[in-house]
Amino acid sequence: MSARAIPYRPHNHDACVSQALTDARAICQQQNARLTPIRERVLELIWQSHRPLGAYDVLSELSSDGHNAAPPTVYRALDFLQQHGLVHRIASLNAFIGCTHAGENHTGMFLICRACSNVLELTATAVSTEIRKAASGVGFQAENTTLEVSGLCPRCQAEPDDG
Amino acid sequence: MSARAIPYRPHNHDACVSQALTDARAICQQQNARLTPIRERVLELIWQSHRPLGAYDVLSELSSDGHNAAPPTVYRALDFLQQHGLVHRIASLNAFIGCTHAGENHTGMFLICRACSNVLELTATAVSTEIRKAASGVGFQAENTTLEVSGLCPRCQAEPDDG
DNA sequence: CAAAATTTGAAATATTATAACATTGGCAGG
DNA sequence: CCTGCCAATGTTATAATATTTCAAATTTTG
Repeated sequence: MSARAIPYRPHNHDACVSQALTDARAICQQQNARLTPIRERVLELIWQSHRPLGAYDVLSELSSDGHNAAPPTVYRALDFLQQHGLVHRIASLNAFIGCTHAGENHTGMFLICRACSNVLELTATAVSTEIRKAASGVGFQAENTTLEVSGLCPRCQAEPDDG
Repeated sequence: MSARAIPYRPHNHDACVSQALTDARAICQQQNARLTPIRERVLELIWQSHRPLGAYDVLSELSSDGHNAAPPTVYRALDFLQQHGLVHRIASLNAFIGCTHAGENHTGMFLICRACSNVLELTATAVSTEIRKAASGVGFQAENTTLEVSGLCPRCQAEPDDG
């Protein structure tokens, strides 16, 4: 299945980025949403790795671009991208990561490596089902789930000191 | 089972608080940890409702007490309480809530009502099992799980405008 | 083109959290 | 009983994250 665990394996990351941008353009067009230059640039920056990036990290990258942006610029772009399912916010880190299931209907489950910081996003149907079951068992109507698991990725289990 | 869904039902909340404090004293004694007056007071404040409380809310309550505290005082107390399993931090809200399973070995799942803000903590074995399974399926060694579900509690599903 | 709506700029400020160092208070060993 | 240590707390300052507000520019629509 999705068991390739891509972020943890060497890969041509440029391909990830350009794929993400291509997908984003298509999705925004479909949804009649405007992927403006700033928004696209922020998405690209978020995708520069499989590690979550803080809003202020994005901000300083924009500054390096020569773009003299203020925090609201970044937060607005991130809001837009979240709204359209292109990035996720990792609540336990106050940081953002590109969505690897953009366009698909999914509930993200994030595996965050505490050693190398890489994040793998999974869609785990069985997990969602059990969560929904547990919630409705007490009469709770679930709308939104935050599921973030920290631990050690396969790579870092093997070699505990480098990323 | 635990399907009483206490926070959502009228109950004698003073009993919750004094039970929590009693349990906390026992647990700290067992663990040779010092439940100092500040720590106990912070725990009591956190327990004043089943709604999560921000660190700065705790701070201003302490000020009302006449205790002229600074942020580190509160954060230190909260750290201590978390460490000993007496409170949980709700990452999606940057707020803290009393643990209703203190002393028990558990993985919290939090059901957060977006209307009345009450939080129910569940221990859902089936959920934990599936999470663990999904993680190990991609070779990830899970250590810590953040699971927060927002939605509508039973009470607020019935009467959507009051808490 | 003009009006309306969306997007971005800019300044200020709110909110959450930590760093660094000084002080206090209990307690163990001499 | 003192003394030196250690944990806890006090205190000041600051870091990191996020939002409010209003103005200007740009795009879309009629």
